[in-house]
Amino acid sequence: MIELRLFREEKSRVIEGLKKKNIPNESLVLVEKIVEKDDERKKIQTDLDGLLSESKQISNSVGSLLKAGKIEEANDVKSRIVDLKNKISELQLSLSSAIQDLEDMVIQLPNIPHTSVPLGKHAEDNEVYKLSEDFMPKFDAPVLPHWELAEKYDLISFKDGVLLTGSGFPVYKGKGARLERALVNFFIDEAVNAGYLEIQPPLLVNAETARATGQLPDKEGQMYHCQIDDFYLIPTAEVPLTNLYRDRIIQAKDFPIMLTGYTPCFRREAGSYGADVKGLNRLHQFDKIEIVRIEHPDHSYEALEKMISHVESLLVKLELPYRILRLCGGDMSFSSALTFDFETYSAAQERWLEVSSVSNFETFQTNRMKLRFKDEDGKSRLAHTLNGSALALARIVATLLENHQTPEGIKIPAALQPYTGFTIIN
RNA sequence: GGUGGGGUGGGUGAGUGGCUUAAACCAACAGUUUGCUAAACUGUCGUACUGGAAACGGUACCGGGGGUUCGAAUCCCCCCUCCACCGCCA
Repeated sequence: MIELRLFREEKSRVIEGLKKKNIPNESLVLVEKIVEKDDERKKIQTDLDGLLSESKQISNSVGSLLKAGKIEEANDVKSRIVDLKNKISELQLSLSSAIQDLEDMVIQLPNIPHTSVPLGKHAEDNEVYKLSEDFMPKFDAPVLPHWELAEKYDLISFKDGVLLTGSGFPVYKGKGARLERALVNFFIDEAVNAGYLEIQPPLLVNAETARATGQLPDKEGQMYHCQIDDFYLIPTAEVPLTNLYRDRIIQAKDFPIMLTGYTPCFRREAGSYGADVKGLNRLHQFDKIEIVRIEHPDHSYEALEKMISHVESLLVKLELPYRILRLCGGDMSFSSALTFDFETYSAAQERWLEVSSVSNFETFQTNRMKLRFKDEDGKSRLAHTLNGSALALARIVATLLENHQTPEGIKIPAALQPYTGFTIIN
């Protein structure tokens, strides 16, 4: 949620930012409405506090009267207080409805993009921030897509997944399973070596947790829901990791907070179809190593740079071609202020696949989850949150198989060999 | 799942309807004293909303949510959670 104070203090920046995110014009009028509603809320609050103060005093006087034995006077006062009580409960109702109205409006607005975010509406408008073709493969013979390689070497069975659950739930077998496990361990080790604290969180979270990081209410339909217990399967480790600090006030010296976690991620992906969901391209369950940082507002963009270098180093060690995109206003997620997407080139599919997304949310998440810190003056301020995938497994497996295929088999990059225990899949 | 006992500012912990404006102690911070450390003394010491230029005020919050009452940390109901025992179990 955008901080309420920004609607007053930096209204033009808010409006410009929202325009950059291409929100519909009818939503822009919300900015004015929010300020008006907030004025209304303040007025009610003040009036209510006055009445409460009055009623408190009167109640205390009843106590004194009774003590003094003046029963009739006490009863008299009691009867006079009824009117006041009615007014109070009336105001309490309008206060809570004003607060609700206000939140309903603010929650509809996306985060304000960083000044460096390019204008644009679609994926085509994203800026190519960096292109690395050092490991772009050259093939003489025709190349196989990963789903055919997976079958050829008996690494992954999509059919068995359908048998057990349904489409989008692949079964990894033999060296395929080992490769998956090797990548998980490799990515965790790399993150831990970079200073991140390894966390193993629950895979099911309650509704409050899902709300704090913004999955609810916007993405309700994208999560699997266990209705009996009202738990949600996590769509990313970001949800439990960031929520570890929900509703906390930390000390400035505790920055930076750096967390990493490996979890399976569960996504319903309602509405996806075609080439997008072929093979490992888009799954209902996939493994991902997430990195999360909680930062001082003055240093969050430096932190973003560090996260980008970290993800980049992983792709280099895996000897994959990649590019980094700076997402345009229209393609960014709802809650992000600045996002860089990482894509690796799929040699057989001849297209780029997104394998990581690194974002700074500034105070958008911390405002909702009340994650604050004490600044130098002892005041509490909202911290900044950032997160990124480092990395998402399934598509990495897809491009590893495709890009490193040779007539002899699939070569394992040197950095990964200590983890797989083999150097080639044949 | 069953029964019983708990949940109070950073920590310990008092508080069974109105001298509570949540005591006291510890920790922390600032100052005084001091060659340094320590000690002693003094002060500060929660969060949020809100009035005010400021000084300084008001309100809410004792696990969460409802209720009773003029008045609730305190009484009643529901839920969460921790502990102990029982049952079940990798």
